Amino acid sequence: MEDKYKEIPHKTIERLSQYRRALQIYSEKGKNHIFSHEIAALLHITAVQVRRDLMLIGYSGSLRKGYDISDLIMLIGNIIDSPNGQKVAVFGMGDLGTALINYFRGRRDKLQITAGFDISPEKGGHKIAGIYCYSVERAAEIIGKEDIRIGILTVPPDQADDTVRIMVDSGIKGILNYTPAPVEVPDDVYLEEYNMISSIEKVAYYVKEQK
Amino acid sequence: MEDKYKEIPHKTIERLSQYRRALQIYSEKGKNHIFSHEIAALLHITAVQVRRDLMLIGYSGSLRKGYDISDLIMLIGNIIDSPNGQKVAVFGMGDLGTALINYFRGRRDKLQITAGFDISPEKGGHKIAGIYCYSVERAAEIIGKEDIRIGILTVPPDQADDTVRIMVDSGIKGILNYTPAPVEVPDDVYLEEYNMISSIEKVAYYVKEQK
DNA sequence: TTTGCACTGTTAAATGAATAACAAAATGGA
DNA sequence: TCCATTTTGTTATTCATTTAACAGTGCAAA
Ligand SMILES: NC(=O)c1ccc[n+]([C@@H]2O[C@H](COP(=O)([O-])OP(=O)(O)OC[C@H]3O[C@@H](n4cnc5c(N)ncnc54)[C@H](O)[C@@H]3O)[C@@H](O)[C@H]2O)c1
Ligand SMILES: NC(=O)c1ccc[n+]([C@@H]2O[C@H](COP(=O)([O-])OP(=O)(O)OC[C@H]3O[C@@H](n4cnc5c(N)ncnc54)[C@H](O)[C@@H]3O)[C@@H](O)[C@H]2O)c1
Repeated sequence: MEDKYKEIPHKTIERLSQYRRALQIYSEKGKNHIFSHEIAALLHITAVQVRRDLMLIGYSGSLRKGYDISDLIMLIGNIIDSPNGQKVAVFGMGDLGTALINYFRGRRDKLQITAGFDISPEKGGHKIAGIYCYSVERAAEIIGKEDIRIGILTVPPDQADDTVRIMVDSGIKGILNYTPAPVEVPDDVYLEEYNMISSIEKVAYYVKEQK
Repeated sequence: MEDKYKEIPHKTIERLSQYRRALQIYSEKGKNHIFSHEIAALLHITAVQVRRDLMLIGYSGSLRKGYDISDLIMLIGNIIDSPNGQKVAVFGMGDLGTALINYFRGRRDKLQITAGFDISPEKGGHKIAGIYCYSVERAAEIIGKEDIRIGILTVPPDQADDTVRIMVDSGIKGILNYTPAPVEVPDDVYLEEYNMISSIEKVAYYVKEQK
């Protein structure tokens, strides 16, 4: 059963998350069912791709009505969520960290930002955007106590290396790095990096080429 | 010449942008040359991948010293930048929009955020984070006048559709959508979407699977 | 009832991307 | 001088992902 899910391609995992998001928005319009080509249109991919992905997770739609939206949302949840939820910590409670916390709030129930860490004394000890902000010195303590495994890195670039070390030593097993600095992690820590400059440079490149 | 570049794979374009960023950080340490395996280590990929990418853009390194960093930065610039630069507008000057502008400032010279648009009256008419903020009604006028082709979308999700329409009608040819709402664009507009929830769900999934 | 239609689910083929393999070149030391 | 070492540039191969093809199915309309 678990082994079956191991075979799900990385790209499919990414899309499943996107399907769910799109389905949630769609279901708020009062719809109960959706066809593969409708999902495809929302995400700008092909209907075949959608059906193939859903095949991989073993979900069958109704032939005439398409897919049951709430069933599908639930099934995607079974695959990508942890049954008991996972906790997330933010390192660096500046502009971006705060924006992310606000954005995140209320969107996912199995994934919760439960702690923030910052080096600045005036941020420590009280809540920012509803999240308690601790001094980084207490990282190991809090992360251990709360069993946090996932960390978001939004410190200044020159602090990235040191902060990652603290995160890893504290028990973090997955890091989402928003810093432009390349960082190092041990093999057993999953690292995902995002850089806005690369995204916009890609847009710029294809705009340029298109002319 | 231009046709040659057409063949560069999407993934390579993405990596070129990342190479440049890493190289810039690296060169600040006083280094002039770098080996493929050093670049690879920074980005957590293989040295072969790096060499293959550089082969595609026709850059040759020195056999014993590796690649000349400033030459390589320049060559990557020749490929992904526009010679005369490109201007970028931000739609939605809220928390995220402001954070992005601050982050962007001074990082790229061929790519400049030159205008912001917002619906809120108290934001219009003055500068936010150093960028002049206009009312959205003036989008077509300003974008036409300044010849802006690239737009970043950071309005609230329920405003995404309408705002994209305004952007497209104003002449925007490439959109980076930070909104969780799926949006529609004509064929001749390049659309790149980013959603932080998907990124973190991916991290969460692989953290879960790893245990 | 039967035919046509619009879907799904699945296998097969094609495309795209990453990796492996290796020849060629430069350097330093034996 | 020549050999061992190191690294590049490139072709060949493998692997991953997407797309195509198509059979099967339920429904609606004739
Ligand atoms: N990926 C993107 O698209 C993107 C966009 C904007 C910013 N960024 C990056 O995100 C990071 C944060 O950006 P920001 O605009 O929020 O900056 P910011 O200066 O507003 O916030 C940084 C925060 O980190 C705290 N901090 C500093 N050193 C620390 C340490 N050692 N440990 C813990 N906390 C520490 C500071 O007190 C501050 O609160 C920067 O690295 C920036 O380059 C990335
Ligand atoms: N992709 C991500 O990782 C990520 C992270 C955080 C937020 N977000 C999304 O980015 C968007 C902005 O987030 P935020 O935290 O900055 O929100 P925010 O409320 O701080 O900012 C929104 C801004 O848009 C302006 N606005 C509203 N309607 C507008 C319209 N029709 N035209 C122009 N401007 C308009 C508002 O006046 C406000 O200034 C939201 O959609 C949010 O969900 C995405």
